[in-house]
Amino acid sequence: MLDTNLLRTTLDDTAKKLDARGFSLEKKYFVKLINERGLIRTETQNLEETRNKISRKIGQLSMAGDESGQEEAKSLKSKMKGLHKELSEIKARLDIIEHELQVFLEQIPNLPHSTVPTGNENKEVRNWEIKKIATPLNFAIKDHVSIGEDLGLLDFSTATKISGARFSLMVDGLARLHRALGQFMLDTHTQEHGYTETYVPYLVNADSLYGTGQLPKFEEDLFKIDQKKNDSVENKNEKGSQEENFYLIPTAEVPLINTARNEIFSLDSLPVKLTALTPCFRSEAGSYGKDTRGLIRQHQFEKVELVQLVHPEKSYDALEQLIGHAEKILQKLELPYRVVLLSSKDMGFAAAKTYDIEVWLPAQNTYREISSCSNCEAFQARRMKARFRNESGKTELLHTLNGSGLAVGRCLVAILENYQNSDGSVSIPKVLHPYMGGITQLSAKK
RNA sequence: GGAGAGAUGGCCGAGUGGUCGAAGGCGCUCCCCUGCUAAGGGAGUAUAGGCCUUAUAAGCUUAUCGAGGGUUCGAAUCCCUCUCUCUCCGCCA
Repeated sequence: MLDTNLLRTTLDDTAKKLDARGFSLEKKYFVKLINERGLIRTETQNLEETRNKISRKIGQLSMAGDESGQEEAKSLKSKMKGLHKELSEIKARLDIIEHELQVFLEQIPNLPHSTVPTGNENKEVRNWEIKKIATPLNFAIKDHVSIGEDLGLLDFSTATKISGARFSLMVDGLARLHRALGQFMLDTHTQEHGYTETYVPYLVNADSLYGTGQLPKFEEDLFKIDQKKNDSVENKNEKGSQEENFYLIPTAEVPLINTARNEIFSLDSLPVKLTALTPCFRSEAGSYGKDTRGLIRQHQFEKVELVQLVHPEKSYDALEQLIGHAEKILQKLELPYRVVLLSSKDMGFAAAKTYDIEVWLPAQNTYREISSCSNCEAFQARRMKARFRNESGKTELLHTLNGSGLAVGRCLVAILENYQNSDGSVSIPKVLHPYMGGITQLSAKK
């Protein structure tokens, strides 16, 4: 959510920035709402003030207990009737307008940072291709699906039987490699990059998703669990049956960032750096036909998430560090990648600036996204009232950052394809050997 | 799932219809006193808004005592619904 003060004072400029994101701001509507709210709010508060004063007077009079006082109290009470009517009417109007303003504000995306390229041309900022250049694959390259299936370690048809499309089943060495990857990433981030390992809920409430910006705009991307309470009673008590909704997390960013919701951090507790390895669930509505083959786009996948809650002045330094932490994983795995600065049209809703890391997939002869690291500035913090006490003791909104470090499933794809051998086997990257219990190569399952 | 008890400021805890945003204590901050292994005294110490102001401070003011609704001239206090926490029983990884 954007700062209403900023919107008000720099409306044209803000609208222009939003334009770069492909979002057109209804300026007139906003001005109308904000002015109307101001007037009605002042009026409401004046009425409330009058009400409170009269009430206090009545209290004093009835405490005093003398007769003329009682008379006066009576007349004051009758006077209150009209005031009440007026107040309830104006409060109803205020509720409506505040709701309209809220709805208006919560669908506006974040403003792009000044360094973000305008338009839809992403910009490569660096690449790391040592292995790609040093050891080219001089044989018929297979994609990860063929590699996995030929080895008997990857089984989509059984996964389809169990669940449906966009699910996968891995067995034996591949399942272990998958587990090893997650452990390796977590260990690296906790031991070398200073993140605190966190175990989080995979089901979250609507407030949390609102805080990070998935709701209300992107509900169709989420898996929702409707839980009817008192279902068995079957409307015996109508008031008692109430819905409680959970959503499956689309990323650990949601629970991790929401640890800060409605909190005020002390200055010396910053930065907060959290990491978690979790499954992520995405409905992938509207992505029919895209990436239908393989592990690239699944309803369920594992991801190690990195989150930082930082002082606003340090958030862009933190972003550079964060992307470095994610890159480190690929470097250790010796997987070729490049870093791309997303353009204004390509960024996510809550982000002010985003770097994607794209890993080299030889079978597709292209780079594919494996990590996305964003600085959301105060956009999420404002939605969820995540604050800290600044140098002068005042509360101020935090800046929030998140990034994948990395998507485990896609990383597995990259290893299968980049580490494949001409005989169909797959070598295990050296850093993972300690996690593989002596296995250094994936071969056909007996 | 059954039975009961609760939810108040950073923490503990008082407050059952009026001047209560809220006693007292702890903690914390600042000041003073004292000057050795400590203690004492004073002041301050929720959040988000609005008005005023060039702006800050001050001042005035609105909302918030788990959440929402209701009763009332007036609600932390009474009523209803929900959420959460705790205790006991049952069940369970």
